Amino acid sequence: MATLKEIADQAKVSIGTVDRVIHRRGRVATETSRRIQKIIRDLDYKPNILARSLSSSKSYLFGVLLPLPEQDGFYWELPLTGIKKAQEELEIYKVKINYFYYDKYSETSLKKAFLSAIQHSPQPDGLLIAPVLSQAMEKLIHQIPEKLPYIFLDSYIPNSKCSAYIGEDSFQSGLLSAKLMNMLVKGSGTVAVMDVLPFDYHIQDRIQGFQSYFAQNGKIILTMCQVDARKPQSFVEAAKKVIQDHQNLVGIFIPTACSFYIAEAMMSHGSNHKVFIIGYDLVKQNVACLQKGMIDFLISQRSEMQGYTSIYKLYKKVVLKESIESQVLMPLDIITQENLKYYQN
Amino acid sequence: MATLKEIADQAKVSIGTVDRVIHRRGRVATETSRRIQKIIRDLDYKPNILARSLSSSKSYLFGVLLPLPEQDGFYWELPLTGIKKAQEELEIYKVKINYFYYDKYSETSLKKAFLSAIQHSPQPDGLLIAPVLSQAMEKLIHQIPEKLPYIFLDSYIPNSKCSAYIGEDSFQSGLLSAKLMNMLVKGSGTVAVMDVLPFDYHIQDRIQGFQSYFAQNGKIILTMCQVDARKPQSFVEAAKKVIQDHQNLVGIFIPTACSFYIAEAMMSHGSNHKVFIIGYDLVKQNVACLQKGMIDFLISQRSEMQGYTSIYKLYKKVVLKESIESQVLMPLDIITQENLKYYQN
DNA sequence: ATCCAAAGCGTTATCGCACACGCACTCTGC
DNA sequence: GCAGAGTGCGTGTGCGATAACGCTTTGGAT
Repeated sequence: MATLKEIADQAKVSIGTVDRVIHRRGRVATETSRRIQKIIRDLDYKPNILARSLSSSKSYLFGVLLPLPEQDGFYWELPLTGIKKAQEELEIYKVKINYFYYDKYSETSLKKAFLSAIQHSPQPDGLLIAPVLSQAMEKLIHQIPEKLPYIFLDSYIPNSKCSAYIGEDSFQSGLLSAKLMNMLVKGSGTVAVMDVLPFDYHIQDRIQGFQSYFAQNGKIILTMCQVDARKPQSFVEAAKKVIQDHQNLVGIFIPTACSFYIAEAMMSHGSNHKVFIIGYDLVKQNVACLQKGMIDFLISQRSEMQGYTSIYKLYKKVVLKESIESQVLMPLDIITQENLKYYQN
Repeated sequence: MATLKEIADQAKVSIGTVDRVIHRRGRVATETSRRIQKIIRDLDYKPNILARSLSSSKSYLFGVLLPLPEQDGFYWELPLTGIKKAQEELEIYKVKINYFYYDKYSETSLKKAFLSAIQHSPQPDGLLIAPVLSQAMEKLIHQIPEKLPYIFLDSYIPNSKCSAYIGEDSFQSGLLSAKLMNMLVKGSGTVAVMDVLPFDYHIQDRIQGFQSYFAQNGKIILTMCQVDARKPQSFVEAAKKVIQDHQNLVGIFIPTACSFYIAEAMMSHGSNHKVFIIGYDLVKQNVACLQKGMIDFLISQRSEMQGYTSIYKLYKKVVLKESIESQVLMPLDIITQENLKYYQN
């Protein structure tokens, strides 16, 4: 590992000069600069991060814009846990994080949180955004200063200038769910698909993935139901209705973390034969339902790791100034009673 | 974050004295020592790792004892990848790694590698061992010096003084496979279980897990076959035989990374109806079979992450001198065509 | 001829920690 | 009473990088 001093010695200049070349702080003759740059390349110099952050007085600030943690059945606690873990680890590198939460059912709330985030003083050096209210977010996104990098978590806005998207491939996760459902119900019968309102691109992609699997394969009949994530009662009613309307109901697919509402409704108003349920995300209530056999499969998108990874990517881009992949797709974990415990915490 | 200097100031001593207290290097009056220790606790002092490893000239050496990477269908390349990734990240902390590979079918080879590892000069500060040849390893393990911590990877030796085991819950993974198999074959027919030789506790646990599931549930008939991991031909013969002997063969369970041998044999000498195959681990050939639909499920034990985690745990114990959990069980990932790509690399 | 700004470069304090060294003082044994 | 060992403590240097600061040397304006 070459050090600044070695480079300086070899180029017969002082450390200060080498440092100025590296940081493009000017005040170095073009010729000298070129000579030093060559040596840097030749020796494959990599700055020592330890020494750098020990020495540097610079600290970094990231803004995190998330829905209220308790929304979506406390789903947002999961990425938040990952974010906080990364924050702890990066504390010694002088990375700080400000949190801004919004009500995902209120455009006003989003707007307010968004503005607080970008107008915060001191200015943040990077943003992490979960653009759940995608349409509302779309209108705001251009207000982000040119030089302020931002990363999308969980879902994203097409055609934005984000530095990266960390999340799942929603369509594919729907497809995966469909395959599992097909296995569970042994290839025939009616399967209900819960279209969870309010509208969300993310959810729609999952549903489309699910549908597209059955478009090719088979004898399964799909029926769509609408439920409202804000009204637990709507899940109960939907469950009741779909059982009444379809005697040969064999499965239900719920493409959000609200799966447990349906599972619980099925317990109390359930049909007399087994109806398989596939849901999403390892929120507490879903986990409980899975353990009791009320849910058969949960698809998990490594929510914690999404948060953790996002912060690390920001760190990599902003602090280390390295380039990052424009997209990181998390594995789609298939969770059952048998492997659940290894995914918790 | 308190620093040495702050503690020194508050205790009205010099940094050197505080340092001697922290490192128990003596030459400090009991009274002074107590006073300083109290302040350390009060201020919740945590040494700055950056400064520490920048300053310290001490370097650390870990020994890694693994089967030859190409064995078990190149399985051992997977944890090795994770180990090397951790190695890169820890290089700045002056962590070095020596590798010792052994032929998992030769006790002599293991012995030789083992001795090279523990007698290496300079002495290693920690060992990472994959004790695949468990019985042979059991005889050697007591030769590890009292003060040399070691961690088991992949499998372990019961009643040893290892600092930790990083791997999977083998029994549970068998159970999980059985559940999936049961789903695939729709609850009836004959399922073949490949007992892969030579003997290995790990594999036996998976088989027992698999069997125990069907002991309670159902109409599935299990039949055992023996194959020899060293002889690909034995897989072909076993496949042929099991098809002949069982007209209603519906599934095959192979509890090792050699799954692809069976899958390939089934392609060429296969039955005329679908036989579902569940195998283990994301080695190249298995991945290829999964993609082609020749294998239906692969169970993956996060092999890369096992390697990565192991080295980090050693680092945590040896370098940071923190305590570590005695057991880290990796998630049992269920891999299908639909989610495969998110698990690769 | 004088002055001054800017260019080009070197020097140095600092970050927090580790550790060798050295000074002053106490205790022990002969 | 004095050498030598041991105790209790402070000082100083180095790890590698950062960045403020200051010192020369130019060249152009006055």
